[in-house]
This record gives sequence, structure tokens and C-alpha cells, in this order.
Amino acid sequence: MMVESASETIRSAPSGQNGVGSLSGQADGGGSGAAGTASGGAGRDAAGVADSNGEMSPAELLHFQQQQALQVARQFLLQQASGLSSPGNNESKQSASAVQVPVSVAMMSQQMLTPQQILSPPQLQALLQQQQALMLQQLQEYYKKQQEQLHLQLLTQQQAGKQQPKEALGNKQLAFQQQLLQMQQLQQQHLLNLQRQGLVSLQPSQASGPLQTLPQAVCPTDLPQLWKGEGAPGQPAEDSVRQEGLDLAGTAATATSFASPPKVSPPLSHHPLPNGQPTVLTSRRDSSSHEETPSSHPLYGHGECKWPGCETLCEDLGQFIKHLNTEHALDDRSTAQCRVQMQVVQQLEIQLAKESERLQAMMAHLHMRPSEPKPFSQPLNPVPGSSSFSKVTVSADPFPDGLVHPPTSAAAPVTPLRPPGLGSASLHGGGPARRRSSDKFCSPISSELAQNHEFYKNADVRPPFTYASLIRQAILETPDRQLTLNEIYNWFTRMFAYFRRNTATWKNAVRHNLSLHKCFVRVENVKGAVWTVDEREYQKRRPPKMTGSPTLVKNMISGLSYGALNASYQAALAESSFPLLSNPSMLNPGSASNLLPLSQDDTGAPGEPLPSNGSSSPPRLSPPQYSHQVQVKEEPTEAEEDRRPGAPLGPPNASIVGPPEERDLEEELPGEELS
DNA sequence: TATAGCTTAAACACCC
DNA sequence: CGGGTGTTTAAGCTAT
Repeated sequence: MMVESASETIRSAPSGQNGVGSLSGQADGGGSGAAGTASGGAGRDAAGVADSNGEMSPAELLHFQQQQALQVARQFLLQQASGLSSPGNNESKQSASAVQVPVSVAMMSQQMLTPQQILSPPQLQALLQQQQALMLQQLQEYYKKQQEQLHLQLLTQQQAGKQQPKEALGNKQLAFQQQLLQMQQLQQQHLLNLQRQGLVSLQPSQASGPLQTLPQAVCPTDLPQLWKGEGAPGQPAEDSVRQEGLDLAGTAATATSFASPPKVSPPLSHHPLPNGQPTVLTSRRDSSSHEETPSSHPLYGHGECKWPGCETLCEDLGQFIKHLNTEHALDDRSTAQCRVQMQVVQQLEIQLAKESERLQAMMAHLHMRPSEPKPFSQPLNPVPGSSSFSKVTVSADPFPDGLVHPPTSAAAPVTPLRPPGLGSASLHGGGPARRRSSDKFCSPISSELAQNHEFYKNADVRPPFTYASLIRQAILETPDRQLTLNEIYNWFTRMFAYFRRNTATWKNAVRHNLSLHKCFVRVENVKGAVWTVDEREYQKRRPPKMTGSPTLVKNMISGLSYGALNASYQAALAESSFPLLSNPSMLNPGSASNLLPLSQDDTGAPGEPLPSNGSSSPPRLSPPQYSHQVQVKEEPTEAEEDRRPGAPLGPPNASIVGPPEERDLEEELPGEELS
């Protein structure tokens, strides 16, 4: 799933209003292309080797095998990525499964695209790091093994070479070949698995409900066509297929029937998904190898055939098998479909490669050592449990910013990009949370928004914040900390693609929230009424609960650059929702207060908290400072504004520190009266 | 299990 | 009258 979302991200790129998006889109092509090619190349190489096996020198062999190993390793990596990400039974509990997959289909679909449970970018980062480290480790191990093996073989070969004539050597090489073939098979299996992964995630059945989700998830534009035009993949398709270096027919055959060649189980560990649905990876492979599990089939689930575009209902596995053999036998159609699936996989691979690259760069930029497993207390253990992580990981790319280029136009539904955050709960509890966790403890909405501004702006993903926190953010982002209802609406639509539709719903919710929460104070203005935020009330609303997730905190600590950490951590401590803390104007009132550059639109990120105060001066972000910004434009209202003349100016950095408490109290009186 | 918070839906009032 | 704005109430979910 995750993968899909990722890929789709790219696809939609063109529209990207900010270079970012478009960049990613195009860039991908290049970078990814390389990746895809690489794998394909391996396949070809293998073939080549086989052909000329007799003449290969040990050195060449070594080199070749290394490449093979790398290849396989890469596949493995990819597989892992996708495998991990695959949300077990996404079909059933959509809302539930959505939890860990931000932009998962589940999420996007149904009831409401609620990105429930969204991890904040920092969390994601941490998760990603961990996952990456894990994969790297596995890769390294695997690679090592391969090398050792090679060395051994080479040694043997050399010795043999000395003592024996060429023929012997030839035999050895044959053995090598066999090994290579095995590896090839392995590779194919991996690819297949990947494909299936794709199948599973792409299966129309899931998309049936909220169509937009799946197809687009993978590649909004291409995929649908791919599926439809199954039989006639254009040039590019053919090319890519060839690149894969796979024997399509063979692939198709394997995919369709159980009659699969002896499989060599790779030394890789798969991650069984905890949830019901068998992981394609595992089940498929396992079942085909020995214990052909009679009770399940990767292409069969929830009573229906999951062959792409099929959805045929089958009462039991037996019936399904029958169906599979009749409807999806090895024929042109199936082959074509397979090809398409391969394309899908390829796209995903490309996306993965690209995203990985991006991640590296980002991490590097953030001073995080990419492959450093550190972040997490209990790093890598290719254990099954890790699956949960994987989910997160893959979809990962916590920083969607750049990727977004979506169909944002109001009408267009969706773009399931990966949302920037994941539910914090997914980290520990993992439950299907529906909460907009962000404003709870860790990520201050403003920073989250700042970081993912572009993402939310373009992706039709519901932001992981409560209406209250969003409204507050909207208000606080303005220089005078006040907005009319309509302006609030505008902010919502401007900042979130998600709110460009279903207006009736969320607008009502906004109004409801404004009225419901004491923290929102309505102030009569000359022009009409404006809404302000009573920080004190807002803070009161929910007591700081850092207790909630020690893990989170930890992640934050490890995942953020020191400065950022400092800021966020303090913020968190301050009270879950640091109001202005993140707001530039508050922190750097001197310059920012009036400028409040970004706030409105383009600039993007609303308040960017981290950097500003980060390292320099963690001005004792006394939480309370926020409250007084409220200044009614026309100020017909007395007390409020008068009280804090300094407000707009913003407590000049240092001065800010001032005793917040008092202010708070003051506000209270007037504010409430007004309303 | 109880409680609290959030979201959604909807009814109603008021004003322009 | 219709639409926008506000207020309330109720129900369903989820997390604690």
C-alpha cells in the first residue's frame, strides 16, 4: 500500500505548483529508471553468463555473482519494503488498517479520508531510519554471505584449477551457473512477490468502493490505463518489461498456476504480517515451495479472486483454484496482465528508489546519519514484528513536501500521497486510532503544517489535526490573530486540498467547533464578527500529556536535529499544543510579527518553529505567551486589546519571556465578555 | 466499563 | 425567501 501511495505521488506530479512537486515527478523518471534498469540488467547479465559460462574467469564470476547478490539483495529490499507496507487485511477494517498507513487506501476510502493516526514527520523519520537500518543490515548480511560463499567457491575453484584440467574447472563453473540460475529464480520470485504485492494492493475489489484510491495510489495516470490496455502495452511497456530481464511467459505461468519450479528459499527473512491476510510474500512463496497451503492463496482473499480486475467470487479455495486455472491460465491475457503488473511493480520500484534517495538527502540535510539505526532503542531485528514498522516505513517518506503534485483541483478527488504523519498510536498502541494525534503531544500543528504544507495543500488527505487545532492555527497565523468565519473557511481550503470538497460537512464542523470550544472567542468587529483564540482556554482544553507515548518522545529526540528537538520537545512539554510557539511572529516578533510572511498562501509553511528558535535561543518558550495576540482589528472591544498593547509587536524575543500567567488571566475576562 | 474528546449531522435562530 | 452565521443537541467512535 504504502508503496502505491508513494508512487502515485509521483505520477501526479505535473501539476505541482511548487517546483518541488514537479521536480520529484521528473526526477523520478531518471533516478528510478536507473534503479529499474539495474534490476533488469542483472537478469540479462545472468543470462549472458549462462551462455558463455565456460569462458568465465573466476574474477568475472566473482564480479558477476556479486552483482547478482546485489541484485537479489535489492530485490529483497524492495520486497521487504512492499511486504512490510502491505497492510494485512486492508479490506476488512478500513478505518482500522488505515492507522499505520497514512495514505493507505483504507484511509482514503470510505467514510472519510481520515488520516487517523498519523505520525508526525519526525516520527516517520525515525521509523524510516529504523526500517532502513534494518534493511541495510539484512542486505549487508546477505551480501556478506554471498561473498563468503563466492570466496569459498573461488578458492575451491582455483585449487581445482591447479590440480585439474579445464574440464574440472568447467564443472565448477557449471555449478556456479546453477547457483546463478538459482539466484535468478530467486530474483524472479522476488519480482513475482512484488508483483503480487502489487496485485494485492491494486486489486480492484478494494478500490471498488472509493475508486479513486487504488489505481491512483499507484500511479494515478498510468495504471488505470495500464490495466485497461492490458493487452497492448505500448512501447514503453515492452521496454520496461524487457528491462526487467524476466521471462514474461514464465512469470505469468508461475503467477497463475501453482506449478512452480523448485524454489530456493532465499536466505532472507520475510516479514509475516500480523494481520490475517497472508502476506503475499510469504504465503506465496511458502505455499509454492512445499506446503502448498490449501487454506490460502495470495490471489484469493475475502471470498474473491484478487487477480487484477477480476473480483470473481469464489466460495472456497477449491473453487478459486478452479477459477484461477480456467480464467487466469497462462494465456495472452494473463500474460499481458502480468506484464502490467510488472509495470506497476517497476513503477513502485522506481518510486522507492527515488524516495529512498530523497530520504537520504533529507536525512543528510537534517544531520541524521542515514543508515544509522540508532534512533531506536531496539534496532534491527528482522523479526516478524517489524512488519508494523515496515508499513510505516515504506509509505514513509515523511516529507512529502516535495512530492506533491496532485490533482489538487478541487474537483479531482484524490491523491493519496503519503501523508506526512502517521498516527502516533501506531507506534505503540497500534490500534486503529482515529485521533488526530498531532495536536496532542508531539508535533505542534504549526510545525507539522510547516513541514508538510505543500503536501496538505495538494494532497487530498485529511490533515491529522482536530478542527479546533486547525482553526486555532488559522487564526494564529494571521498577524492580528483574528479571522472571520469566512476567512477561516478560506484558510482551510487554501491550506488543505482535503477541505476543498465536502464543504458542507467541514464547514459545519468548523462552526460547530467555534461555538463549542471556549477557546474560540467571537469578537464583534466593525465589519462583523471575527474569531480569536483564547490560548489559555485552549491550553486548558487538554492537559499536556507527554505520558502518552514515551516512545514518541524518544523518537522525536532521536529523530530530530538537536535544535528542532529542543524546540519541539520543549513545546511538547509546554503543553501539547504550542500555539505561537511555532509561530514566527511570536518568536521573532521583531521581524516576523508584522510580516508574517507566509501565513497567507504561497510561501507555504505557516509558522516554522523549529528553525527559528531551534538552536539559537530557546527562549524559554513559556507557553503562556501566546495568548495575548488577539487583537481585534477594529477593536471596538475594549479591554482585550488595550490590555496588551505589546501583543502585536509581539514580545520581542527576549522580552517575551514575560510572565505569561498574568496575561492569561487578563484575557479571560474581556474575551469572554465579548462573546 | 465509564468517561472524555472529536467528528458529523441536523435543527433552529438570527441577520442581511 | 435564501444564504451565511451561530448555537445546540445528539449520536457514533476512539482513546484513556
